[in-house]
Amino acid sequence: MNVTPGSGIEAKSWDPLLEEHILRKWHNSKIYKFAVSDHKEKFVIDTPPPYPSGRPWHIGAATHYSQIDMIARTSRMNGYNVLFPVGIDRNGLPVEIYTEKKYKVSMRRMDREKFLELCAHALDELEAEMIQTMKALGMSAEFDNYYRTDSKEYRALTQGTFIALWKENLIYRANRPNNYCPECATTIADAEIIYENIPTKLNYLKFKVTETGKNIIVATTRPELLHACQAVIVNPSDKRYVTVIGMHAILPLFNRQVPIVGHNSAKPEFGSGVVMVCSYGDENDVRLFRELKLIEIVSLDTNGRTTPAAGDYANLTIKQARARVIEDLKKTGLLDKEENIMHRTPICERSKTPVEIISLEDYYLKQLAYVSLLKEAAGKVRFHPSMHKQILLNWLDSIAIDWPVTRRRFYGTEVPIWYCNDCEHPNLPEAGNYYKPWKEKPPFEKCTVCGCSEFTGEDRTFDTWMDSSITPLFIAKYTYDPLYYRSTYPTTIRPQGKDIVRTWLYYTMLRCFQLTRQLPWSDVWIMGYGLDEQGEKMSKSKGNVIDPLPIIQKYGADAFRFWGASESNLGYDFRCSEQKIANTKNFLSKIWNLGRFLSTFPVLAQEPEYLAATDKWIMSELCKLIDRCLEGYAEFNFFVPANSIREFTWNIFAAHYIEMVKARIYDSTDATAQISAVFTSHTCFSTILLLLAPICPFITDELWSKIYSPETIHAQGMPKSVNNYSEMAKYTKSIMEFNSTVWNRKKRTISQETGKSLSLKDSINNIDIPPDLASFKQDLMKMHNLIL
RNA sequence: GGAGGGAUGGUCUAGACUGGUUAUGAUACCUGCCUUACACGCAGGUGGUCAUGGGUUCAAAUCCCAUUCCCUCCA
Repeated sequence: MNVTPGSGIEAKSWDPLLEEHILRKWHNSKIYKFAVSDHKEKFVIDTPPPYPSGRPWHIGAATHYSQIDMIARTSRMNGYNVLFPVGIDRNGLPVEIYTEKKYKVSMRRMDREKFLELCAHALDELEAEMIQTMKALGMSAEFDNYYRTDSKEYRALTQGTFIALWKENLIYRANRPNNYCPECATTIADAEIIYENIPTKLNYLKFKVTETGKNIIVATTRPELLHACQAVIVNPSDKRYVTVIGMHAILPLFNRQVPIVGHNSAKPEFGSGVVMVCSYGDENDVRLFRELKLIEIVSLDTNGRTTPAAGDYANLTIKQARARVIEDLKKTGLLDKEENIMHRTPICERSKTPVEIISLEDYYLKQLAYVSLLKEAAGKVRFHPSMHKQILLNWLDSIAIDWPVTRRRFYGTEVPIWYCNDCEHPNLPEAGNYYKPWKEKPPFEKCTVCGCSEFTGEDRTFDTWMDSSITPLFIAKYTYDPLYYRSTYPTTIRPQGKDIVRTWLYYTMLRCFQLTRQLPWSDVWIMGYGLDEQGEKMSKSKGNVIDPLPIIQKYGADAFRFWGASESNLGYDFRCSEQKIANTKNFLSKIWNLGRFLSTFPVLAQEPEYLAATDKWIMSELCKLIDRCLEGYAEFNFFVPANSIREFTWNIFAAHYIEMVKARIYDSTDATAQISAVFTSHTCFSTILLLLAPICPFITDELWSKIYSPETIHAQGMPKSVNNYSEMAKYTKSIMEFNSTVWNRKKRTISQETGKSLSLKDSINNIDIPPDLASFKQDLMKMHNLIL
């Protein structure tokens, strides 16, 4: 057998520009195609469809998606038939706001159809950049038929699931307080509210306590809501008022009696320490009404005027009502005093009008009845890491109301209802098609209740979680392809960020459970946030957002992916620093140059009969590496293999092993010893490539194809650990210490010829090889050029 | 107000569940070196009261209690 070194790889370092070429190769050979008919066990990833809300895309998100790809690649190498879909979430409020800013338009002051077109256009642009980034990352997903949550098919499924739940009586109509801008005449989301400090008057009102006949003083900035007061609260620890808790107070002007309740949201130091609870002055009122089970009094109408409940003060604007109430309180001596204060006021982002909280009618999906069932089901789901299951359990415990699913927004899935013009009965179409009731005629002729044939279409849309909560159903072709559905649902794993456990994870469990009576996946994989270098969350307002695409283009996807894997421990937050990504390139160069060195030696088909002691030793260390990596991969914790591989490759394999066998591997005069070194080096290196393949798919495939096989590395299986030489691992410490000792001695020895430290290739004498390393003597002597 | 996570050399980080020699690795810094893969490298070195206080123990970065500070989410 001829193992004479030949010519190998020439390039002296890994060139990230090769990635583009490799991507094309993968694309053309379709190595990631999912075949539903394949007999192999299926592994279905419920990929999160990212939301294109503006640029740049978040570097933490890019890291997240690169790791989801590692899940896919790991599973393929573990022998699964992997379905790795990719979608884009395109419904909801952020794109509406983005579109209004970008095109300088107002959603409610223009044609709905035209506005929707603008939104779709904005989304197309943002989406293209997102897809480009995901492809550049090397994601092995199904880009050829990626889905969109605003497509006809997806929205038809969203509507279909709503219709199904409606038929099961899981949907009902109810009133619920909501943020409302009287100027814009619409509900607005929390995200559209800004807070400003506005000067206002704090009014001190006299309430008479029924039981004692004495007055208590209530401090309020909203005297115009007096008619909607249903309770008065004081802090239970406030000594001034402990005696009145449980008694009753009489509203001034209205002479209605309300209870006095102890509640720790009353701050003793603010105003008089006594607070009136009205429907609704602020968010705290909403909470108190719910918590104390108070009966709501509708105080304002949708025009921002007082309702008939205000009695003498009905049908006034907020300003007018406030002035009249104060005036009358002064007249009757029931106003104790007024104080000028600055008040943190929620105002509408667009009209700058103070936001009111008004009860509006919405559709609700029943969820309270499912909490205990879901808790039980959640116990069977494997969480990676297990600690994050707690976020879900805490959330399940705190669910207090059913889920309001309707929104007065435009860019979303339409609520598929037509109301009878005669009896107002809501009529729903059959599931299966995509309906737009705000602009289309209903697909039926007559009202099911009164037979009338005139209808008005519903103009609201769904909360976007109604769409995104059915991704496992959509990717499994639920109600559309029963065969495909049966072999892909329940899916295998839900990867997602820990920030949306309470929303996406929970809503998906709820909806899929309601529809299919089973949970949509067996595993949940939760990733932490990508923070900036100081450990702060990135946000556009802070200006610390890092755009991933230029970084990927500059350093390559493999460097980016390896950095992400080695930096983010499973489930924990991680910091993003360009410097660290840049440094990762050095490791890839290390790998490349090991490959360059080994590519000059032939790959042997069979394990030789004789292995030298040094070779047995590194094989035992290699097996330990395989074990550690497989443990990490079993949990999809890429932090473990990434750091283990770097540690082994750089600090053991390259630094010690390769140096020890270098003389032997070039020495053809002892073929047996040479073959042992060639075989072992290649075994180690090919194993390193395989173990690293899910994390760095580009460089490993390139080296694999140049050295080992024309068949892609991504079609190979994970290496198995067969530790025949486990007893050799005990020498590791001793070997490393001995090498270090020699290096140190050479460093400290000054050459008489040059007057400098000895070079590492210079010979040195008077160093004894420790007795326990006797079997490594030959290699150690040649490595250090020892003269005994 | 509630919940979760964290605090380890200048910076980042492993180790903590299962207590046990000299606390891991990266990076930065200093010194020397082109050595038949790699200067994107090699060798050597400086640098840590493991947040604070107390407890358990022969022994605590690790277990228990309290405190401080930071981050995130919910209300």
